[in-house]
Amino acid sequence: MHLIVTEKNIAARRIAAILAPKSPKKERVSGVDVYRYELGKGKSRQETAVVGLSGHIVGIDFQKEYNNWQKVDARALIDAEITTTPINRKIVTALRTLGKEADRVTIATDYDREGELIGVEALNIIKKVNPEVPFDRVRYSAITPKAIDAAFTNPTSVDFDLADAGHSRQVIDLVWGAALTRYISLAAGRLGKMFLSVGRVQSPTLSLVVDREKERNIFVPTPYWEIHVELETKAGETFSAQHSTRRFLDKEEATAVFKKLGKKAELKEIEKGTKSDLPPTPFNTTGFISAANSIGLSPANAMRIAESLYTNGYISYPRTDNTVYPETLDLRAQIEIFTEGPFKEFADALLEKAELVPTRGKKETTDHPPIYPASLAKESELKEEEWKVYELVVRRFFATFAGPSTWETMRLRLEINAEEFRANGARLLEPGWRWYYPYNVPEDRLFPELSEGEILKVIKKEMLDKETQPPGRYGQGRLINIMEELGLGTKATRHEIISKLYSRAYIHGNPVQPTNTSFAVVETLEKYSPTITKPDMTKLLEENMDLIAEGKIKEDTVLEESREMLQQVFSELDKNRDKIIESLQAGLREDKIIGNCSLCGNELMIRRSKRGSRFIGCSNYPNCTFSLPLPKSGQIVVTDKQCETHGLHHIRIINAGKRPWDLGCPQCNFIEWQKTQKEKQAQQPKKEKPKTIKDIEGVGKATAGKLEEAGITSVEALAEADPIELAKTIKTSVKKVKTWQISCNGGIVEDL
DNA sequence: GCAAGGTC
Repeated sequence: MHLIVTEKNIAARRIAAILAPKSPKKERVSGVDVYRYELGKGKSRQETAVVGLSGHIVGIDFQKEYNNWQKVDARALIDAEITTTPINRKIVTALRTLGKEADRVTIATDYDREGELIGVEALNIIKKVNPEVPFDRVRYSAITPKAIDAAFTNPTSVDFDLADAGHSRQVIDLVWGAALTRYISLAAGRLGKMFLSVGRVQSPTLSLVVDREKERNIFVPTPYWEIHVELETKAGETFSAQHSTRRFLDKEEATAVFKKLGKKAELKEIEKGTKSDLPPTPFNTTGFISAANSIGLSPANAMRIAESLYTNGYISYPRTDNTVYPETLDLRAQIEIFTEGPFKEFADALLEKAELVPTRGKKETTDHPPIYPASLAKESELKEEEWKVYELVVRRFFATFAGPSTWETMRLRLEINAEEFRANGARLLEPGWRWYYPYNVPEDRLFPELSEGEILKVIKKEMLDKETQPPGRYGQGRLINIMEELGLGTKATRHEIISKLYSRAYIHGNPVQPTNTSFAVVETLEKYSPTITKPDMTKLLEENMDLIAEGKIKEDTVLEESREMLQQVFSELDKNRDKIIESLQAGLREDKIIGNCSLCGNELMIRRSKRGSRFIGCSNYPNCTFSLPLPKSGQIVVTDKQCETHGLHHIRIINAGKRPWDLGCPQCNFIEWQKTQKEKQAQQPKKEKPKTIKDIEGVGKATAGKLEEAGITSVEALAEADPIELAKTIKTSVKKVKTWQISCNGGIVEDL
């Protein structure tokens, strides 16, 4: 049997359909889809089975003994043995079963570095059960009959050097990431769910966000002034113009000019011109994400939707770097799909063209074609956001074949008492591609009918006080674009890296804002392990991977060098351990400050009770016992937004895989909660106030005895006792005492 | 419980 292995199930299904003389039979081998067909007859009969993987089916990790963060020193991970283990048991089992049967294997994974490694991983599993089996490799850039037939008639050989290059990346990422994550987390005392992660891609990305925030913090705004006038023609039409000194840095100068302005403006010059903007290039993942982001979808959401459109056959594969349609793609046929349905008029218009010449982007790769619509969808069969994304992909695809959009521009030069004013206008002449792709269209700025030398009436003049703004925070789409420019991450991982920074509570909000913890982590790493915070680490890695792929250097040599570098980093870290602990913990402390206590004015902080539950407490404790509750689970992020009533910072709760919960001001939130509790109680029949201590729910004989020893003999005395002191004296929890006190009060929760 | 890269 001839076994063909692809990177994913969908590729297996489509390749089998192309190669099989009649439709292939779908079978299941240990729960995995396998497509079988036969070529030829009699003696020359050749059975074929095509199976799809699910990306990497094995992964690398340290051995179990290294799992204990407290017992195993971070540095020990650098030279620890690394093992390869299955991460997808079902597929590994299926490969073993099929591998035994095979008399020939063809690796048909994606045509890129990771694809080569994934293919070798599969090959290694097959060779364990069938060591002598011959194998080859096919490379294709699109799954079309033409491309697949061509690839399979000219198979090549597996590139083990390229796979080694990919493997070196895995090892370096694991060793650096795991060792530094463990070191920083231990130094900060953040273990368990709260660990502080470090990585080749995430740390430089986080550092971009932190650097931008630092620029904003040191930014000193400079005041400036603008002068605008509103003008009126004889016919009574109005438009506005601005002084040709756009920004006056000197207020006196601006005021002098402003005072000079009279009631008449002379139109000195009208300059007409045309400009055109070129149609956009085909969508790759980054281009798609940023377009989706500009219509209000987060990168993670846009990718999730694209993924589902792809699995349902509406759009092509959404993870691609390519911005050039491959020759094998029949573009005309793809447009003809839309000659019915809601995009009919657009498709018809394109098909009228004698020649379809698409735009080309800068990146041309072999892995997959750019994203294009694969089939016709009905609006009714998609969810609202899915339709939004689908329509975006369809319109973008159309736009890449359309002509430029042209504008008529008009620039006016005016004079008011010898002061020069200017006004710019533009009118869309020919919509071109913008008709197909009507997103983010600049508006027409039109002037009334005007002629040179015309005198206009100044009906309003104003001088505006303004100040220069700090550089803006990055939006998620912008961040993904910068990551691509810097070579950080891949098309499939960039949005995941950003999601990771959110779920680790390193960043919050949109545009993206770092927490104080991030400042502390980035500063520590920049000082003692600068390599990991810079895109250069990825660049160096890419260079080394190229050398490995070209056979100029061995993988082991690269790994050895990398480990040596990390040893040096750890020497620095160990030398400065005390300083690192101090600065990390100072940063972490700042993220715990909520504001000032309304009772005593000291700092309110996020604290932990002895039993581990979190609450907001006063730093003046035990002198001040003010406290507010916090949710049991989720990461707590203190945002920079403050409550107008209480002055406390708003709080956001982050749970992995869930939407963040904006709790708002913790004091307002608690007051609200009390209100609803009271309403609930009001609806319930009121409980009678207990008469003696023993009547209180949860107080037995033994407790009553202890309370008596502590001098509490009546219900009233218990209600008024200090819960913290009392809890200490009778050795119970504060929470218990407080519930008794609520019972003393007939079940009513006291106000703050 | 640690990374980043595949895929779903």
